[in-house]
Amino acid sequence: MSSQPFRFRVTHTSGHARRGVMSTPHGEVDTPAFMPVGTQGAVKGATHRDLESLGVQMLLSNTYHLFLRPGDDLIARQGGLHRFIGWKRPILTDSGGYQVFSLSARRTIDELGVRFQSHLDGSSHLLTPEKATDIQAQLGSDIAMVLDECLAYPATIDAARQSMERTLRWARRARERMCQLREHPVDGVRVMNERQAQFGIVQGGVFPELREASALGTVANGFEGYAIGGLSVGEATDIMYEIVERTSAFLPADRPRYLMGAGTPGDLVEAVSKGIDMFDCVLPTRNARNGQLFTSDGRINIKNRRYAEDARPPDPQCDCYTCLNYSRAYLRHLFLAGEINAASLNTLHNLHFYLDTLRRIRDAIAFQRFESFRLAFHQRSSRQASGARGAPEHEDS
RNA sequence: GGCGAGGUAGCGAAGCGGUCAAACGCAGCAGACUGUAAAUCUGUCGCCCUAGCGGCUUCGAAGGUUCGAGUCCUUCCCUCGCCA
Repeated sequence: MSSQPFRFRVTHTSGHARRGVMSTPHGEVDTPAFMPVGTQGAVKGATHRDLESLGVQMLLSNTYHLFLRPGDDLIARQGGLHRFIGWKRPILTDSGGYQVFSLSARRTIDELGVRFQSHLDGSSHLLTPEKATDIQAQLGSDIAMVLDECLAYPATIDAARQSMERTLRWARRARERMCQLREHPVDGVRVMNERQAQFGIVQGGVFPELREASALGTVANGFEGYAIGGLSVGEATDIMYEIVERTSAFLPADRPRYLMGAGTPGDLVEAVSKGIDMFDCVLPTRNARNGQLFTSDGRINIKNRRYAEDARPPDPQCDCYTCLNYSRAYLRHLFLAGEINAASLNTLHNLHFYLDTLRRIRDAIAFQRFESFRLAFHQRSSRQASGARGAPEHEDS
């Protein structure tokens, strides 16, 4: 570990879109970047070797899940998360804030923090802003997220305000804890990455005025980067885009902006146009395991009968390992037969598609052509939506 | 040849007189999935349509009993066990 400090610098802009480089203790990340989700220290269906060959520069992992199993103490004893899982490049850890949303039936929340009833064995665990910070210190990720409350949609403006304000108070506590950890040893906490950065998270539901207040309040803590949370939780796409735009505007230009949990390829393009630098999303990996492939001609469901004798690769324009070697017919067969290779080959392809989309985005920004890239991308999407996607067996273009 | 068990939708399997076109599982067909309790979940799954507590034809075959039969009776056909 070179113990390089965290740094971010924008190298190109094209409209509001930015291209840049984020330096972390475990290496550099070109932005806009996409981080595959490896909740439990593994990206489902892909080995680290796969990820490296795809050009993945940063992984996302999860505080709540690793805390419950195998435990952050164990991981610290194993030398930290990077060494434990055998991944040498940067890692960002989410705080457990998303589990406040996804496991809402199993938790209670108050000013102190979130009490979870473990989904593994039912045991009770209190996750506070300080605790989430400590756990991530022991994991030694390159970027730690503050504990926030990912609010469910829809929510009233009053509920959204209360939730947002609490998240703001939690952010201050998490920041104070982080400063404490950086300055001197704290009892029982092993800091596995001296240069760990910490990102704040903006909340506020779908209300622009709350988002603004949240952004300003979060920025006041002086985090190394800022995330927009609480989106793509069920709201309409255009609302999400509007909130991203109106939140991004209040985040400092010299810090990375991270849109948490998004999204579809189209969401990424749109968010980049509003100044977003980082993404993570389970769609490419989860949908791969469920038989849905992202291609330059739209999404295809590989289990559909229409692909039974389709000898073409999933995406004729793709040069990933899967597309270079296998047909839709074979991948369909593997999926229906329940072969585990179906999951990994599909995952490989989807991740390649995402990574490649981000590469093209970065190139377009570097060449000052992002806006035309974006228009072409959406034109293609609307063409798919109007039907081209329905009859792939006849399109030979 | 004797005794016994059984034949139900593509397959397996419930049902034992009345909302049974028939539970359930699998297979099939389609859909969803956005900081992962997800290799998960949902719908559909005899035929027809104006898609409805709609019409039609079903539960090995043929007769019969009954207001009413997948369910009871008779005969036949066929499977599978055990004994000759």
